[in-house]
Amino acid sequence: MTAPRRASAPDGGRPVRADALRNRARVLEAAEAVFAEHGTTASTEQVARRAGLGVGTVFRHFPTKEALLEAVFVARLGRLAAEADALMSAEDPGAAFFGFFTRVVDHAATKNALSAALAEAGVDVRETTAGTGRELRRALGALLGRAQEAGTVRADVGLPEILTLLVGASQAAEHVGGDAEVRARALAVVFDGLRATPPAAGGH
Amino acid sequence: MTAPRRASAPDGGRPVRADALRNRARVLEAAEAVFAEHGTTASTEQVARRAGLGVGTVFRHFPTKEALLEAVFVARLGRLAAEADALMSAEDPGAAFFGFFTRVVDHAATKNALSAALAEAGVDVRETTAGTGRELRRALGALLGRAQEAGTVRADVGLPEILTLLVGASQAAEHVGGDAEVRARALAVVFDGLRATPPAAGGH
Amino acid sequence: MTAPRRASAPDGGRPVRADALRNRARVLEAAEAVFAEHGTTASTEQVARRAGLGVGTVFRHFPTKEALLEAVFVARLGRLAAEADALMSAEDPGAAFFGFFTRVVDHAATKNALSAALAEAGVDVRETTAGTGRELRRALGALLGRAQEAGTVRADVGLPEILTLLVGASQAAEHVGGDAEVRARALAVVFDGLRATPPAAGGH
Amino acid sequence: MTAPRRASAPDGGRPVRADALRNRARVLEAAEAVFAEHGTTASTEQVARRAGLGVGTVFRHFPTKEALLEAVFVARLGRLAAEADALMSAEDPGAAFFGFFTRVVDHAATKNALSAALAEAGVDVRETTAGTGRELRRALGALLGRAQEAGTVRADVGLPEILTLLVGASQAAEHVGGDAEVRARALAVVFDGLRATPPAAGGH
DNA sequence: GATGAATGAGACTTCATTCAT
DNA sequence: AATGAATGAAGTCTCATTCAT
Repeated sequence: MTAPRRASAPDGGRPVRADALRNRARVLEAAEAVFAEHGTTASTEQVARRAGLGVGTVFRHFPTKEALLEAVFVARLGRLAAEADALMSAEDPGAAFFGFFTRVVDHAATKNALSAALAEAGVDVRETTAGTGRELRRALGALLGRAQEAGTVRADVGLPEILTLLVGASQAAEHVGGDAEVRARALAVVFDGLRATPPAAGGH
Repeated sequence: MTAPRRASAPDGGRPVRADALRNRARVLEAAEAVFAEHGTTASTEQVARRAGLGVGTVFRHFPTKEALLEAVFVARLGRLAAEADALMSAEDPGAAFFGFFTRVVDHAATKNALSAALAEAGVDVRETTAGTGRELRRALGALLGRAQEAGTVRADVGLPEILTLLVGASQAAEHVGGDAEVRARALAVVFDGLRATPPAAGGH
Repeated sequence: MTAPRRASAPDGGRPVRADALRNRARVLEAAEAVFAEHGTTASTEQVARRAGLGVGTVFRHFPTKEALLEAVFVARLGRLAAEADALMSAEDPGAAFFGFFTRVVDHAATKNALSAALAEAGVDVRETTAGTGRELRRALGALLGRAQEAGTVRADVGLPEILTLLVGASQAAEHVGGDAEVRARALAVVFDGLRATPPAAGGH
Repeated sequence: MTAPRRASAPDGGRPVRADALRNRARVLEAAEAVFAEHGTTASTEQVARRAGLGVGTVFRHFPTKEALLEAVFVARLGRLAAEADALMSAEDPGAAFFGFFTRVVDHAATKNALSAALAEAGVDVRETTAGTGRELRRALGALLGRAQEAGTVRADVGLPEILTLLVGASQAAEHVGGDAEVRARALAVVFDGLRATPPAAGGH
């Protein structure tokens, strides 16, 4: 998604130099890595160094540090939305939903500032982020809907609650880090809370 | 708690000037407020201004910005531990446990950076924080134990999971902010997951 | 004037592409406009954009920003010299002289940085500017000479003083801007000072 | 005039450290010198170096480069106003007026960016400069008035024209620089234009 | 002990200039 | 020839920390 911005109309001509595109991607990748490792206060120079480029190049592609951060967020959100979309064709809706949830959280555990991105998705601070955030919410909503229809997830929770839980779980994973098993068990608790209680098995 | 460090034992001779103590407290208070409002990147000057003191004074009491942040965290953790302790004498152990959990999260929604403090408590990054972190874990553990004994909280979760959930819930509250009702419902999901399922009532 | 530098003599073989010439002119025009609007600190990119060309092209024609500025100055000076030349054939020498003076000043009030160009002309800082500066001085000198011969301008002022007055008037116009009437009255004072006092008409 | 800003009310207490005041003055002085020599685009670092202080100090006293420039302007304007005031008690009003004019221009010739300051005074761009600009205009107006009453300066010119002429003359002096004699003669022309023509000596 | 001025490293950003396409 | 992406020096400004008063 988010077609890499083309300097001029796709028809007009000049199809945006290939190396420029490559560098933009390199910057984004480096930024993700650096911000993940050192937090979002890491300097733009650090990002440039990691990308093997000059600072000027970074600023050419992202005119502001904020813009760079935003781009990192948007990229992540986009990837998540894509993953969610992919899972829509899975057999078991419940497994798909919980699997997505788990993947996100596990990912967050690798300290990737993912949670920050997610948090933004929930709040939609920036105009630019808005689109991708909406995208993710739509995809996640679909996943949730299917899992609820299938009777795996309780029907009385909405997308907002799910997003909140996802953000919380991700941030906990990112900040507490440490023990994968603890993380798994904590997540299991949340999942138990989300599961639809069987119709009380109507007694005989 | 958090015994105000005394510059020198009362025997030494220097009786620790009262105003110095008062200033230390003022700085701490100001720091909490400022960091809550503007994040931990707020400048030390800002803290000093809020405290009505000079920067020099702030640095006399906390030789480093990091030290100041740590002190803020420690203070928070101490207060939480105290609250937990107070709840130990409550009638209903389950209500006490869930009540504490709720209070913490609600607080986090308001007072920025609480979650960071909590996260540190879970991980025990700093030597200094360790003590107070332990304190909080002990108190929370006791609360949990009572609630489990009373059959309100499922027996198969341990303190680490609870801490993880608490951190996650707090950070979600802090970052998603916004809607209090959504927050409440998300928390309810977590609580449902934590509750001990009644012994299946009934099978014949 | 300002013979568009030809990359190589027409004999050499390379016939100097017409579009290159056109581009050079476009750059110059854009530079004048941009520097007039935003001062000489405007970026070369801005000039390129205004010219509808790439920065590279700008630098191909003017290897340095300084060279570009110089070219702009030279162009202005050249135009002024041409105007002065044209006025040589005017009927009334005095009106021609004062008219030229007025035109220059009025122009300066609008078109920023003219005064800078004039100042340079007076001082002949750059080698390159020298030629055109000389040109202007010659033309202005001729105008002055005629006006003095005609008895309109006092005989005891030389070209240097006139240039100084012209520069001053232009810069004042450019920097004080504002009120056209004030400008006119101030200029009138200068003109009064320049006028030859009638031979005291007098008594014998 | 312009009492050196006191950090707190003059009564309150702490009378503003003496060295701070000294440093502020040093910065101002250095700024004047540096901007005069290298133009207003000279870097703040250069100013700091000249003042023998750290950049931080410069920025502490003048939070912005613009503020620094403004302060330099204001200082100059203030000095000029003071000079004009001093000349009010001179015997010969005409000599006082023309003397002031000459002094200003001669001063400007030492490339001091004075003309820029003057130009601002005429236009009153900034709020802060406004006060001092007004001051200067008042003082100059008084000088002019006296010279007109004394019959030395023609009655039909107003303060605005005088200011314009002063700015122009200063800028010409600053930019054309060079020959002091030329400058003097050019100024003489302006003065001739300003002088009241004797009542035409009605002689019959 | 308290104060706040001084310091200078470092952050973000711009821009003249070079160079691969 | 033209283009515009890349470069990095340099500029403005902030801020943790030190130190004279």
